[in-house]
Amino acid sequence: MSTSSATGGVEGGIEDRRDQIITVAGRLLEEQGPDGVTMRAIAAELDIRAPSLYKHIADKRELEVALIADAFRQQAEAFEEAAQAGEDTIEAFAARYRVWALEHPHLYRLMTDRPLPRSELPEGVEARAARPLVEAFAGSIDHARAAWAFAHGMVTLEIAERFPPDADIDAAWRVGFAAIASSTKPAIPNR
Amino acid sequence: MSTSSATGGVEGGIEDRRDQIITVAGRLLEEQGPDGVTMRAIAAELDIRAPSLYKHIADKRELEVALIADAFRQQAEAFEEAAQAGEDTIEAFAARYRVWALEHPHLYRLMTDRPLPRSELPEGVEARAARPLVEAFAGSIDHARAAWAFAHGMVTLEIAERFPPDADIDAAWRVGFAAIASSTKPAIPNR
DNA sequence: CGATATGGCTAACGGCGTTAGCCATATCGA
DNA sequence: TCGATATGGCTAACGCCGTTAGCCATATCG
Repeated sequence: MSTSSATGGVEGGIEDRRDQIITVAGRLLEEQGPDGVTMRAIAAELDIRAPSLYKHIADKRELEVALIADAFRQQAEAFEEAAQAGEDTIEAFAARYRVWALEHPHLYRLMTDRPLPRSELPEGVEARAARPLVEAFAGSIDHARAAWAFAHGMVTLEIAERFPPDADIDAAWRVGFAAIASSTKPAIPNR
Repeated sequence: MSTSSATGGVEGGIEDRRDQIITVAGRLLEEQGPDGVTMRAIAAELDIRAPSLYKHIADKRELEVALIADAFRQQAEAFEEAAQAGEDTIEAFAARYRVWALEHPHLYRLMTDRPLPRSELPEGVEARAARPLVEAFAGSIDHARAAWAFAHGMVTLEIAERFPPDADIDAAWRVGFAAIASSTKPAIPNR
């Protein structure tokens, strides 16, 4: 059952349709936001009727889980790409995090809004996306979590347009990340 | 048909209908989450039918705006209460922020999830709730925003149960806030 | 006393996710 | 080759949702 990952191709036809459905759902999410992702809209895009979707997926939630798994993969790739490009500093990580989230705001919210359906996610997917951050703060998991929370807070507030229009968001990023990053270097006693 | 039974089920003085509706909506939100706040449920609570609600409010959005305004007031009161109790440190502010958010998770999300309907909010309501933080970081608005983002990130991740079950959330709060708070204290004359 | 405003009501619309049940086609075992 | 079965479509419909239209009893007021 555990919904093998998309490219598995182990069994036949169903997997194809299922992948199409997930792909379309993802596209609708990015283009129109969560309200655009309706079973009827997905079906229309595939030239079938909504009830037929249920021959391939159990319910809408399963669709969301698949999108979340995909989002983790995308995010991880973005980070790994950065690492390969030699950008392995905490600041580079922060920049990638922000850029990815702002490029996929609906997907980002989908994957952070609610409790993670960990048992239904392909294993390792969460850890893989988190690894760069954890490594960057190798010394302290608490600092890693603080940094994550800061980045997440900045990103969600920016996505939700909660900063005043004249706010210098770049400056807040710089100041916040510098504070958290520098406080974890034990070599530097203090400032 | 209709009834002279004036005692519906809600009490609390001589509110007009509009206030009753908002009160009930707020209670449903806190007790059952956003999915529990339906026009039919609100109406049922007041022993009327859903369409009658529209004699008092324009639409559901207006209801949400009212709840958001209320949430800001509550939050501001919580902070001011802390100040009067002599807790005016940044750390005390952080603690109050966290406690209030965790006590009203649905309300917190309602007020931070989406763009603020600033033009429809009573004036000053946002500034009042933000004042303690701004004052605590009097020197730097950027630090204030960074601190807010950190607190917001911590709180939303905690509400969404996104930290692993064994995570030491208190510790993350401590290191994060200490880092941001301390980076602004040692008079860094700048910006 | 009559006009008007207020605040209920029922019926209904179009949307949602989802289920039930039907049917054509493809596949496969005997 | 034939029949059973699985697959993946379909329509109809259910019970929700927010919302509108239109009716009507009561209260208020000139």
